[in-house]
Amino acid sequence: MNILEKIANELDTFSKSERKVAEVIMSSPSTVIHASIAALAKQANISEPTVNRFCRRLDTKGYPDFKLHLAQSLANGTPYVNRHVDENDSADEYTAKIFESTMANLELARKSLDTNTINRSVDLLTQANKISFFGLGASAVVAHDALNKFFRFNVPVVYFDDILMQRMSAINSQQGDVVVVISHTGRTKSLVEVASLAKENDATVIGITTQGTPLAKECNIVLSVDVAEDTDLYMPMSSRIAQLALIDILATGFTLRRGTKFRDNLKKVKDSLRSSRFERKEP
Amino acid sequence: MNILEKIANELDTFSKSERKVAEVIMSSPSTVIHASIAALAKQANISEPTVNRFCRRLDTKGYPDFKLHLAQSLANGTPYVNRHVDENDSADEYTAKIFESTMANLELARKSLDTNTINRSVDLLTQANKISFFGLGASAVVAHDALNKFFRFNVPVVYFDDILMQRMSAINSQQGDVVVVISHTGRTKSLVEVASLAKENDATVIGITTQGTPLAKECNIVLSVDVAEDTDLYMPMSSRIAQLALIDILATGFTLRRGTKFRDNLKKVKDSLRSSRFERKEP
DNA sequence: GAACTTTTTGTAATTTTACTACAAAACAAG
DNA sequence: CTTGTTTTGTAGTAAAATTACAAAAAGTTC
Repeated sequence: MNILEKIANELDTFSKSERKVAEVIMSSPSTVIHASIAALAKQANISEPTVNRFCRRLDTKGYPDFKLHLAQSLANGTPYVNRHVDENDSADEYTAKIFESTMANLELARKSLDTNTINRSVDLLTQANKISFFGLGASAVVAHDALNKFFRFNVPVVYFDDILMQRMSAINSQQGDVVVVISHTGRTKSLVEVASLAKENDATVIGITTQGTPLAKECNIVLSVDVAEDTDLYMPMSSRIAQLALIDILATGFTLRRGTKFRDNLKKVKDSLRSSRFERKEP
Repeated sequence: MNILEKIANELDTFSKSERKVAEVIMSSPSTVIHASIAALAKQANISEPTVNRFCRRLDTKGYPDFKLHLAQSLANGTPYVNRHVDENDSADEYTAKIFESTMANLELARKSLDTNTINRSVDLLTQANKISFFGLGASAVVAHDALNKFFRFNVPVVYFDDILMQRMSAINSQQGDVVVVISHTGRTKSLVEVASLAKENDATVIGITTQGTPLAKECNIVLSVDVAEDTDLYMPMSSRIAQLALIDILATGFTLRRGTKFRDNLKKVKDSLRSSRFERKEP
């Protein structure tokens, strides 16, 4: 656990002198990691043993050990954060920011994903007679990608990004079918209707959406992927990439569940593409 | 810079005894950060001053300072690495691995992207009379996504994932048009032909592909995104996500280049979607 | 508010740790 | 084998951290 956060948390359990130490540390932690116990004591206007006691209170072995923890906290203190692109950013800058934000959001998504739900979803998908992926707009891209993945498994799978086709398909669904409905906002009316139709017709509905939305209410299982609000550029960016990662996970779970011999299918599909490609010159 | 990498790099410039120290450190760095100089010297079967000299050679002030650096390296020293999914992985495990790999590859992609090329591409895109995105298979998804983004800019943009349409579109292209051809392998015959056709008809061809491939040779500009080879599951995974990040970057560059007033367009598009959505209850 | 207890803090001594200066060993070249 | 150079270690020194104890401050109780 990050020791700087810990100091901030336990600030009110400290005594007067200890708080002085805490303040000096928090005001410039990067200086402290290079300072001796004497230097820090002097800066905080307290005695050396007080610093030592302070360190022990934070479950470290002593001052050197404390410095080690502090150094580590500083090192991973600025991981990936959502950084908004600015009006005057250079190509260098906005490129860096977009990567940073994407990774920050993947980090977030990973934390928010519930593996039990994933497991159940994989269960359902492997047992499905037919799998459908529905999405609109940016989520259509995700559904499209899902089709690409699942199609390789040699299972009946369809994808529609057209409201009418989605409705028709939903109406024709039946027990044993799995319908995956993708929508980050979970508020797209026609998709919510599609989910509801599919459910009425006894299909199992898996929603890749945000918890607590109208769409989520219509689903049998909700795979929720948390990401930070999309930026002010009015475009879905990170949500989409997190959803794609989720598709990768479901597809991977699917292949693992189906066992080794099944994986030959994948190889076949891949090999079938060979003739459409220019050979790579092996060195 | 990561000090563990530094040690590995400079391994051959070390003397015999220094190498012993290096080996002990590399074999269990997490132990070393808690060890005294005496303990480390004993473990490596050399004297204390040798350890000290070793630290100085690595541009640290001495042993304690070295430990600090080491601690920091360890904190963010195991960043994201490509981890292959294993036969017997649990949902927890393969989920973690897929996120890790995705992030590792984004990290890689970020490093390999050349911002000058991005800048030039954005230039061309902003000046284009018409923009086309072509891809097949997994890359079709990326092209599809690009359409979604650029369509919002109110510029003539098309996307095809059908060979015939791609060919026809390429043949009909002319000077001032920009054709973006997407293929990770850069070896898909029909796509290479499409690129070549577009070029013959004086369109500017931007390739989102790997450097040195047949497709790359047909392009005016190559935006190359390095990612590790896709896993043994025979599915394109990371390459696709890196390409999507690139699309985000191009789209962002585009809006920035077009200036503030243009951004109203985006808002309009977003607002136009409102009526198709369930209202969010504001608290 | 005095007398006592408990907690907090500091002083001084001690121990541990890291570093320096110098000398011995190992190595290389002639 | 000798000379010069580099590498390594020994022993002493300096610095840093910790301990033990005592003084001071803060709380309690009557």
